[in-house]
Amino acid sequence: MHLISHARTFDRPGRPAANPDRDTRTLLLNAATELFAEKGVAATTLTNIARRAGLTPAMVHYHFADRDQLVDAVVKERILPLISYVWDPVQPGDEPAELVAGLVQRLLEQISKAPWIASTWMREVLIDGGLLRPRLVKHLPFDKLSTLVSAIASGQKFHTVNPELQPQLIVFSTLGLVMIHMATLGIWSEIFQRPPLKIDEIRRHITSLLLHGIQGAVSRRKPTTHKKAAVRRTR
Amino acid sequence: MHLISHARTFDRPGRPAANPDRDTRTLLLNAATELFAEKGVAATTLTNIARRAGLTPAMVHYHFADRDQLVDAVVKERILPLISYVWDPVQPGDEPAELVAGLVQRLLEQISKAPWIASTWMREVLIDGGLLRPRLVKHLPFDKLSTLVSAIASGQKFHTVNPELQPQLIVFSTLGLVMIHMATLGIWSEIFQRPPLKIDEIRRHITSLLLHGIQGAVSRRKPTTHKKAAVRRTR
Amino acid sequence: MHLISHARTFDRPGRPAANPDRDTRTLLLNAATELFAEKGVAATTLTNIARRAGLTPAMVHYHFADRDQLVDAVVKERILPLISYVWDPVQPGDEPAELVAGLVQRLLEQISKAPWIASTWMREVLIDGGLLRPRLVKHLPFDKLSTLVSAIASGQKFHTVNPELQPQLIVFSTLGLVMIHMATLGIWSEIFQRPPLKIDEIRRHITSLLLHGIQGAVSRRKPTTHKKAAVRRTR
Amino acid sequence: MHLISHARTFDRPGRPAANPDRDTRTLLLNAATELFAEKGVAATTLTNIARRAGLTPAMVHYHFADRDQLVDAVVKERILPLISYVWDPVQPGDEPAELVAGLVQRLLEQISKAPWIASTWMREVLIDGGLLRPRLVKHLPFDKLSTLVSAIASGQKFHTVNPELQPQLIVFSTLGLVMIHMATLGIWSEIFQRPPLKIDEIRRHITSLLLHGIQGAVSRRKPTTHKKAAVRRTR
DNA sequence: TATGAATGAGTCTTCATTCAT
DNA sequence: CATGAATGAAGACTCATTCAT
Repeated sequence: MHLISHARTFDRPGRPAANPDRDTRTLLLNAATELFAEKGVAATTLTNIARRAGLTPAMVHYHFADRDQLVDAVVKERILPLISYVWDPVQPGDEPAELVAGLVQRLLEQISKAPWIASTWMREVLIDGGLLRPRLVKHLPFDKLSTLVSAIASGQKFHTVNPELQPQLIVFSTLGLVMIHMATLGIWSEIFQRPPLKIDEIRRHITSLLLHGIQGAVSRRKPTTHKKAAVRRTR
Repeated sequence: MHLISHARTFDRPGRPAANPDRDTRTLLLNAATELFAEKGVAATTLTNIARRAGLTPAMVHYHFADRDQLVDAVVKERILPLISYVWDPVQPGDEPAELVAGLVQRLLEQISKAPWIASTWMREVLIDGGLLRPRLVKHLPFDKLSTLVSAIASGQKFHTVNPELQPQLIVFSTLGLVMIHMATLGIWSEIFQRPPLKIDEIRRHITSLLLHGIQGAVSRRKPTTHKKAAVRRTR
Repeated sequence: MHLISHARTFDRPGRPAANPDRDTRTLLLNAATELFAEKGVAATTLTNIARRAGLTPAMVHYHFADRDQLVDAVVKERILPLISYVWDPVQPGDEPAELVAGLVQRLLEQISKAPWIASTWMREVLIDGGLLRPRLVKHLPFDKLSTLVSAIASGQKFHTVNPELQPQLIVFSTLGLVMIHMATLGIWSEIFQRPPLKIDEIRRHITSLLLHGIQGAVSRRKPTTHKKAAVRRTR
Repeated sequence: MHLISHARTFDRPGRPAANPDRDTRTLLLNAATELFAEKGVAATTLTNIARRAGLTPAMVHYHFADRDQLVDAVVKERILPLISYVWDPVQPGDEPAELVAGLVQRLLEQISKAPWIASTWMREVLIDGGLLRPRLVKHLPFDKLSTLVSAIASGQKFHTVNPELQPQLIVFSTLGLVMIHMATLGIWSEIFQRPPLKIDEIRRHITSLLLHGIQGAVSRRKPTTHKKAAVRRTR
C-alpha cells in the first residue's frame, strides 16, 4: 500500500535536511488530525488548525488548496493506512476467535500510538452522519469484512460460535468495543476520578468479553483450544 | 404575500406548517434533536433547525434566547429524562446479568422509539470532546453507575463474573455496544447491502454477547440460572 | 414585459408606506448598477456596493444570496427591460433609416436618463469577454435583429442602401456608435477640456453619420424622402 | 522532482516551457496583454498571467516588481507604440476623408496582427472608468487629434463635410467604429451563427459608412474625388 | 407570538507581495 | 534567474443575534 509512503519521509532528495516531521505540510496534517479527534471535523476551523501548527490560515490553502482537500488528505494519508494495517492480516481460514483477537490487538496497538484514532473513527466514520464516512466507504476492505463474517457464520454452523449472534454485527461489536473504550477514556477518568487504565487492562477486558461472548455457551472442548491460543497471543 | 419583498426568497421556510397539535417550542426542540443526531451539534445551525421546524430563525431566539440555551433545553428536556428512565430501575442487590440485560433492554426500547438517541449519545456525550457532555456530567446517575460496578466486582469476588473484566469498564461496554450498533445501522446497510436488522435480532446479539462475555468461563452451574433468566426476560 | 414591473414599486400592499425607491434592495441594485458602470463588474466588490448604498456587505447576501444572483438581478431587472424598450418598436416593413434612427433615438433617450447603460453595455455585453454577456445572450431579441438586418439587405437589393455595407454589421455599428459616444463623454471632456456636449448635439452627429453612411452614394431621389423623414423625426 | 513536496501540486504551472526564442519578461508581457484583452485588467490576476506564460507568480515580481509596474509595462511597451503607429502619419493639410480612411486602415492592420488591441482599447482606455486610461492620457497625441478635428471643421466651413457632425466627435466615431466591430467579432459569430467576417469586408463596411457619413449630403463634385481616392486607398 | 431587516464577527478563500535559497 | 514557502489584507459568504413592528 503506497498510501503509507507519505509517512516515510526519510531520505528525501534535493532538499535541505529539514526534519521531515517538521515539514509544514505534515505539521498541518498533524494539527488537523488532532483537532478532528478533539472537537470533530465540523467544529474545527482552518484557523484552529493553522494556529495549532503555528502557522497562518493561508498556509493551509497553500498546501491543500481548500478545506475539502485537507480533509481528504487526512483520510488518505492518516486513516486509510490504518485500515490496511488492521485488516490486511485477516485471512480466510482463520478461526473467529483468532481473527477477533487479532483485530483488537492491532487496533489497540495503533490507537495507543495515535490516540486520535478512536474518537475520529467513532464520531466521523462509524456513527451515521459522520463527515469522513462518505470519503471512506469506497476504500473499506469489504473482502476482509466478509472473511470475518464468514468465519463467524461457519463457526456457528459447526457449533463453535454462539448461535445467538448476528455474524454481520460482529464487525461492529469488535471495532465498536475497542473504539468506545478508547474514545471514552476521558469521561471514564472524570466519572471514576482515577488515572486512566493501562492499555493492557483494557485489552484484556475487551478481548475476554468478546471472545467469551462469541464462544457463548457452546460445548467446552475443542473450541477452547482456539480461544485459549488467541487470548494468549493477545496478552 | 408582499408583491415586492424579494428578500430571502431563497432558502426561506415559507409559512410555518401551523401544526395545531404541537406548539412551536416543541417543534423547534424536535427539529434540533433530530438535526443534532443527523449531523452533530457543531454542524447544525439555528437556521437549519428553524427551517426543519417550518419556522424562522428569529423564533429560535424567541423561545430559547440563544443557541446555548437551546442546546441546554435539548439536554434537559430530551436527554436527562432518558437517563432517568434507563438507570432508575437499577437497584443494589440485583444480579450483574440482570442489570446489564435490563439496561440493554430499556436502552433499545427507547432508541427504537427515538432513533436519534444513539447517534447523539455516542457522538456528543460518550466520545471525548462531545459537545453535550459538559452539560450532562453533573447530572449523571453516579450512584447507579456505582451500583452496577459494585455488582460486577462482587460477582467477580464470588466467581460468578468473568475475572478478566474491569468492572468500571462494563458501563461503557454495555452502553457502547448498544449505541454503536444502533448508531451504525446506516453504514451496516450500506456495507452489507441489506435492509436493517430488526431490533429484536440486535438485542439478542448484544445481550448474548454481553452476558456470555460477563459470565466468562466460570463454573457452569448456579450462574447459568441468572443468565438464562435475564436473557429470557429480554427476548 | 413584466420585467419592468420591479421598477413600478408604487402601490404595494400590506407594507408601511416606506418610499419604494429607498427600499434597501433597490438601493443595493442601484449601487451595483452604478458601480458596474463606473468600474466594471469584475472590479466591483460587494463591499463597494454595500458602502455606496449605505449598508453592510451582509445585507447584500440577505437580499441576493450571493454575488452571482446580485449580478443576475442587475441583468434581469435593469438591462433586459432596456433591451425590450429599445427593440420592441422595431417592426418588419419599416424603412432602414427609420429603424436606425429610431434605435438611436430610443437608446439615447434611455441613456440620458440612466447614464450607466452606455459603459456597462459596451464593457460587459458588447465587448468579447464581457461578464454580463453570457447571462444576456439567451434573452437577446434575435427576431428584431433579423428584422433590421433584413431591412438593410432588402434596401441594398432595391438600391436604396449603400451596397458596400455588411447588413449584419449595421446592428453593431448603430449600437456601437451610440454607446461609444456616450461611454466616452468623460475622456472627451478630458481631452478637449470642454463641458460635455448636449445629448441633442450627439444625437444629431450620430444620426447624420449613420444615415448618410447607410444611404451611401445611391441615387438621390426616392430614398431621400425616407431619410429626411427619419432624420427629421429624431431631431 | 521532490518526492515529497505536495505543496501546490494543484494549479501549479509545471516547468516553464523554456521557449528559447522569447525571454521570460516578454513571455509575461505577452501573457498579460492577452489576458487583459480576454478578461479585462481587473479580472486578471498575476497568477493567471504567470500560468499562461508557463512561469511562477514570483517571476512576475522578479521582472516587474509589482502589479502596478507590470500594467505600466503593458501600457508603455504594447499600447503606446500602437498609438504612435496609428497617429504619426496624420499630417495637417490632409483631407478629412483621407485622414479617417488612413486611421481606419492602420488600426485594422494592427488589430488583425494583434487582436487583443480592440478589446483592451475599448474596455480599458476609451470607456470611462477604464483602468488603463489614467496611465495613458498624458501620452495621447493631442496635436494629432487636433489636426483631425481641424480638418473636419475646416471641411465643414468649405461645405465638403457633413455640417451636422460634431468635429470633435469624429475621433471617437472613427476609433469607436473600428474597435467596436473588432471587439465584437465573438458575439457577432454567436448571434449570427456564422464564421467571422474577413477583415476586408469589415474595413469596407466601416470605411464606407464613415466616409459617406462624413461627406453627408453635400454637393457631389469636388469632394467625391477625395472620398473616392481615400476609399480606393483603403481597399 | 412572529417576522423581516439588519449587523458584527468569524470562516473560507484568493491574491499580491516578500524572502531565503 | 527562478522557485517554493510564507503571509497580511481583503473578498465572499455564513451565522448567531438583535430589534422594530
